[in-house]
Amino acid sequence: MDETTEQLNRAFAALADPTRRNLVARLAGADATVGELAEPYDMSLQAISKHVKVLEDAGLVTRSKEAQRRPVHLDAEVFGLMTKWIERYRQEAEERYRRLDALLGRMADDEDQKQTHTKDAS
Amino acid sequence: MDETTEQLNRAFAALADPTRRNLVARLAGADATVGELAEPYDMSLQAISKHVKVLEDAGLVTRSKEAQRRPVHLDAEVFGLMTKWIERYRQEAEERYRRLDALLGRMADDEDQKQTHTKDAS
DNA sequence: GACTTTCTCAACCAGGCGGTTGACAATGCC
DNA sequence: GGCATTGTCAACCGCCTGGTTGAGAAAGTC
Repeated sequence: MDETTEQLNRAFAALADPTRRNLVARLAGADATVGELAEPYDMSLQAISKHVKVLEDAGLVTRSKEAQRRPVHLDAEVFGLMTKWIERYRQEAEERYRRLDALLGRMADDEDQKQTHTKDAS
Repeated sequence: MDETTEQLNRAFAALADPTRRNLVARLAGADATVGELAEPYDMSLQAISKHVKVLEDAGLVTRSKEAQRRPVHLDAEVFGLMTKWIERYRQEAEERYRRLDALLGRMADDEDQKQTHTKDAS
């Protein structure tokens, strides 16, 4: 499997968990340590440490390696990959939808015209 | 848990699987039946049927209910939800990055100025 | 009504995931 | 060195997931 594919696998999987999305949301405001991140949750520090590792493996987050107190920092790059993927297909879908809409519009016009003709003939 | 949260859970989880992302990519081009979708994969029809169900539960896909031959159709709406979520935090992260960059820039300028003064004094 | 085609449902299995607890590694401070 | 703080590693557990096979439901065709 190609590298981008695996990166998307990990990134989407990482954001599928609400706790991890919440971590991302908080990290968007400011860097934080695992301890600070863990504080508000009713969950062990180890659990949060694991969540952070998942985000890190997905490339969504980086950490300064000043071990003991290793602040976590949000990294925008992979997010870009994800939106690029999503937007591509969303736009195709919407384009197709617009074309279908236009087609239905034309069919309705034809229908109107038929009725007009009928009316004219009557 | 609120409804949007669960929707994002399901949507991100759905797209975490490469087979499902591939289905989405193909459906962006044209609607298709489960049989047509299953054809290219080395996998049972039932497996694909399950994958489609996951996409459907995530709201990424809808199906005309003319049971037996029930074409699958890509739905753009939830994709919008996802990009909105991602882009919000990506932009915050980039904004923070720019500010940090500017700060580092100013610090470097100060450093230059100090050197200039030293030079002037010498 | 019988048969074909298309798809889903149910049961099962291996493996991964999200959480726990307990031990311990690594740095900072006295 | 000794100790506190901060974080990770390892083993374990229950559950969900992605796949399989086999059976059956639902509509179209003869």
